Amino acid sequence: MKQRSSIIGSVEALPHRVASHLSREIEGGDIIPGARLPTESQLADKFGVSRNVVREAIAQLRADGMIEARQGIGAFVMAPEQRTAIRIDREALKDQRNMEQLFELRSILETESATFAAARCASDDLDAIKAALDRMGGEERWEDGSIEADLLFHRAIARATGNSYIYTFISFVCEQIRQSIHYARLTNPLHDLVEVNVAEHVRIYDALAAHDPQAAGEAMRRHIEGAAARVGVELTAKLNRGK
Amino acid sequence: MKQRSSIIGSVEALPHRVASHLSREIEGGDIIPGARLPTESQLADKFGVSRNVVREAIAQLRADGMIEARQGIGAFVMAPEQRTAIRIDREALKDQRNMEQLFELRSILETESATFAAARCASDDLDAIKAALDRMGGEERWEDGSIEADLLFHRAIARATGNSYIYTFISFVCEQIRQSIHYARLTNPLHDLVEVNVAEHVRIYDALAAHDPQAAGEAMRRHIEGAAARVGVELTAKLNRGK
DNA sequence: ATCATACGGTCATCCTACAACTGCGCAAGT
DNA sequence: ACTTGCGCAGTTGTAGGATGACCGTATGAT
Repeated sequence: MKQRSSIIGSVEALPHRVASHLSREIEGGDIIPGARLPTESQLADKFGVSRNVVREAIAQLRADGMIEARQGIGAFVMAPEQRTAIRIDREALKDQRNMEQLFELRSILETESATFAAARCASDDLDAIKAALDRMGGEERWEDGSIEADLLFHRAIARATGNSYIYTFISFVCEQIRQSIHYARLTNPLHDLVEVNVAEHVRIYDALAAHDPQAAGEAMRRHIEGAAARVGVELTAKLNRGK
Repeated sequence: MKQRSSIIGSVEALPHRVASHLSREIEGGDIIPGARLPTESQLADKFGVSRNVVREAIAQLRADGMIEARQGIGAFVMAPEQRTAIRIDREALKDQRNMEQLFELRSILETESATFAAARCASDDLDAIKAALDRMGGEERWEDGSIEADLLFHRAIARATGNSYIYTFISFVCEQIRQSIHYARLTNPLHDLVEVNVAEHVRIYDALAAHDPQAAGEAMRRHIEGAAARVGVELTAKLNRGK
C-alpha cells in the first residue's frame, strides 16, 4: 500500500480512530452544536486517510445522533441531548471521579432492580439467581469464573424485574465497570474478600426469596457500596457534601 | 446511477437500512452470538448494494459492539451483554408494554436524581431549575414550548446531582419518550392539564429548594407517575402482580 | 423586479484495485 | 512420521476515482 503519514497514532482501525478524534473534538466543545463539519474530502486530507475511511467514521457518529449529514450541504453537529445512543468513554473511567459517578448510577439502578425483583420474581427467576450464587460460591478464589458468576447474578436479578430496559441498562453499566477494573484488579488481589462478597450476595438472595423488597434493596445498596470500596471507590461520602 | 433492485424498502439511507436489517436479524436470534456473518461481498449481493454500503453498515454495528470484524477471517456476532452502546428501538416503543417499562426506568432514575439533587444542589443549580419552571408556567397551553421547558427542568435537576452519567442517562430516556409520544399527543390534547403538571413541578422545586431529599424524591415519583398516566401509561399496577 | 436556469459544492453510492492478514494444504527437509 | 516453510485462496482494510442526487447561489432572460 502507498505510504501515508497519518497524524493520529497507534493500533486501532482507521475509521475508529477518526471517529474517536472527531468525537473528542465535539465532546470537548471544539465544534459547537449546529456547526458544520469540514467536508469529507477535507477531513480525509486532514487525517491522511481516504474518503472511504472518513465516511465510515461519520457513519458511526451519525448512528449515535452525534452528527447529522445532509446531502448536498454538509454534516452538522447535533446537541448532546438528542443522541440516539448512550456510549461510555472507557478512557474517562480511568479518572477516579468518573468511576465514582458510574458506581453511583449503578447503585441507583441495582438497588431499585433488587426492590422490584423482590416484589415480582417468580420461582424460575429465583432458580437462575441461585444458580449464579452457587457457582460464585463454588470458586475458592475471586477470579474470572467468580466475576462471570457475579455478573450473571446481577443480570438474573435485573431480568427478574420483568423490565427489559432495566436489564439492558444494568448489563451495560456492569460490563463497563468490569472491563475498566479488570486490569487494575491484578495489582490488588481480593482473594481474602471472597467470603465477604459471597455473604453479601447471599443476603440479597435471601431477601429476594422472602419477597421482601425493602430488605432486598437495602442489601443490594450495601453490596454495591462494598463492591465499590473493594476496588478503591468511595461512594457514601459524596452524599453529605455540596457541589 | 445504475438501476439496482434492492430487497429492502423505503426512505432511509442505504447503510442505515442494511444496519437495521442485520441488527434485527441478530436481535431476533437468526444469527446466534459467535456465528460468522456472510462476507461483505455476499451481503452486498444479498441486499443489492455495493460493498461500500455494507461496510458502513457494519461500521455502525461494530461501534455498538454488536459484531466484531477480524481482518482476513470475517465478522462475528457478539453476545448482547458486551455491547458498548445502549440504543432504544423507537419502533418497539409503540408497544404499550415497552413504553410502560421505559417509564418505569425513568421513574427510578428521576426519583433518585431528585433525591440526590436535593442533597447537593447549589444556588446556581436552583436558579437553572427555577428558570425552566418559570418558562413552563409562562405558557398558557401545553405545547412545544412547554415540552422544551419541561425537558430543561428535568435535565437541570439531573445536572444538579453533579453526576454526569445520571444526566446523560436521564436526558437520553426522556428524549426517547418525548419523541415517541410526540405524534400521539396530537390526538389527545392536554391543555386542561397544564395546571396539574405545573403544580407537580412546583412541588418538586420547593422540595429541592428546601434541600429535602425524601420529599423531592417522592414528589418526583408522583410526577412521573402522573406524566405517564397523562399519556395513557399506567405504572403502579405492575408492582402488585407477579410476572 | 421576478422567475427559470446553470453551475459549483457536497454528500451518496458505486466500482476497481491493492494491501494486510488468516487459515490451510502441500512439498521439501529432518 | 514429523516438522518446517512457502504459497495460495479467501476476507477484511484502505485507496482513489467516477457518477448520481441534492442544495444554494449566481446568472441571465423576461
